[in-house]
Parts: sequence; structure tokens; C-alpha cells
Amino acid sequence: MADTDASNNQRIRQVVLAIPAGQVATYGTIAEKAGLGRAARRVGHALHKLPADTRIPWHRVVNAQGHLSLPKNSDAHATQRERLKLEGIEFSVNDKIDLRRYGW
DNA sequence: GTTATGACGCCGT
DNA sequence: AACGGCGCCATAA
Repeated sequence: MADTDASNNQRIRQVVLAIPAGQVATYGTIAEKAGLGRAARRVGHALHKLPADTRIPWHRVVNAQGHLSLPKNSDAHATQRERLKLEGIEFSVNDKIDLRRYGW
């Protein structure tokens, strides 16, 4: 496998797809699972570039703080939150997810 | 070509 | 707990 950007991107997608429903993974974890080391940022960008019709469950990706990274006023943020809730993930009053419970 | 920014994380203070 | 600095890497300007 060539270490091209495309293959890296594909590895990221693969890892995200492997996240079990009802659980969430952090960017850092995904980066490590994808063999990208500590390039957590790389994961964020890969997801941001995903098309709207993607089948990737990007909503299961949150940051290490346990909350959604997208801007609060953004649609994506609301969508993500809604989907996670549908999967049985609960948010605290501070819009935070308990990673110790839902973390992959 | 270089510089700045970002869906991030870790560590030190 | 909060804030700043550094690393890491892709994309935009």
C-alpha cells in the first residue's frame, strides 16, 4: 500500500466505519488506529472533506473532550447530536458525552 | 515557494 | 480547572 493521501484517507474511512453503533471514538484514537500516529488533525480534515452523501458514520467521531467539535450553530452539529441520541448516546447538561462509557 | 488556519491532542504551568 | 505552547499534517491563500 502506498502511503498516499488517498490511501490514508481511505484508511480513515475504514476505521470510522468500524466504530460500533452506540459508541463514539476520538480523533486521536482514529488516527492511531488508521496508522497515522498522532495526526488527529488529519482525521478532522478527512472527515470535513467528506461529501454530503457519504455513508461514513462521521457522527460517531468526537474530540477527546467528549463533545462535538463542529460549531454549535452549525447544522452538522445538530445532526450529529441527533444521530448520536438516536443510537442511545446521552449528552450531559453541558453537551458532553461520557467517553468512559461510550468511548470505543 | 512560504505562511496561516483548522471537525485535534498532549503536556507543562 | 483554565490557558498557552508544541506537534502533526492537509488545504487555502
